[in-house]
Amino acid sequence: MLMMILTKAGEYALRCMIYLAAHADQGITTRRDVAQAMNIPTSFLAKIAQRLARVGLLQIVQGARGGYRLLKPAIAISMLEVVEAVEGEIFLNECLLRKESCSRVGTCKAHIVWSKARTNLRATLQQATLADLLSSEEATSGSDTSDR
Amino acid sequence: MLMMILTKAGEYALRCMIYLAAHADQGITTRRDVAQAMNIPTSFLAKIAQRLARVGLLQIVQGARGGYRLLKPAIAISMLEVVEAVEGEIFLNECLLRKESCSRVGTCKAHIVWSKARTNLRATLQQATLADLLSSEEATSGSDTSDR
DNA sequence: GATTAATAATACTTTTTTAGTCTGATATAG
DNA sequence: CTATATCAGACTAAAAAAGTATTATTAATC
Repeated sequence: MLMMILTKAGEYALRCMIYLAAHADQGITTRRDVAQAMNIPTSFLAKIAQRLARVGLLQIVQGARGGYRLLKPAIAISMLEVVEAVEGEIFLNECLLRKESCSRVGTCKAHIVWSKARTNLRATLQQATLADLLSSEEATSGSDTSDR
Repeated sequence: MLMMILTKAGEYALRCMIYLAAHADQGITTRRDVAQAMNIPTSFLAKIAQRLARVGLLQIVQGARGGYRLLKPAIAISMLEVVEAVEGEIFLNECLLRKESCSRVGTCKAHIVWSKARTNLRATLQQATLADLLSSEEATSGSDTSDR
């Protein structure tokens, strides 16, 4: 049994956004490029990119010469946005998500602890922007075929 | 897609421990009592209790008049202990669990953010003891058949 | 405007995890 | 020695995650 909060989809979403941020100057980046460089299954990336596009994190350009492009500067995009775009809003337990599921909301102090933990976690992820991640990622992102 | 870190098993483990803590003075509590009061499937509780026993959080008494009993005072048991006994150690993403799984440990700043988030989360859960939870749970735990 | 190169959208499949059940064994009080 | 408990592990079912495939659409270019 292994507790894990970030699924592959979330991990791939982050990798994709990091790559796009690192190559933002080059205009449109093809899905294939992103997938190859960041080691993401291409068709899976398609699905993930659609979610990212739906919340306005990136623009999808169709047709020949199409691909992906960020819609905001890297400094204006938080890890939280990226992760939640793909995974849905983060909850640590069910009580907080569906209050009806637990008859003890109000009386039970565990709720308070979970709520606090959740708030902290989301705040930490919100504070980290793509630009922050990039500062040490650049070396990797430039000539990054040796990555796999 | 729903991000959730606490599984049913973890939720049940917490409920069980809270109930035992609230009834610690009564000596041994049967599995059936815990299950009924806290709305946990009895056979599932058996498995969960075994995990809790394995890490020394509770004592299982076999035979007629058997049941469960806490091994430590409620103030000495943290939510983190209980949850991790059942779910395994909390990790937020795979990179931190299996370093080999990610070629970018070291270069990638995302690791630092996840690591920090994880530390904070575990600290929050560690600080909360069963005794803390109990202070507002007592009202419920006393005559708690109306709970379901 | 036909061809080619790209993604869209959705349905499908496979794998893994979670949740729960069942069964034969074991232990103990009375 | 019988009734009442849990043990330990095998088993099953359901849900979620991960990935694939297929048909449709879009746009650049020749």
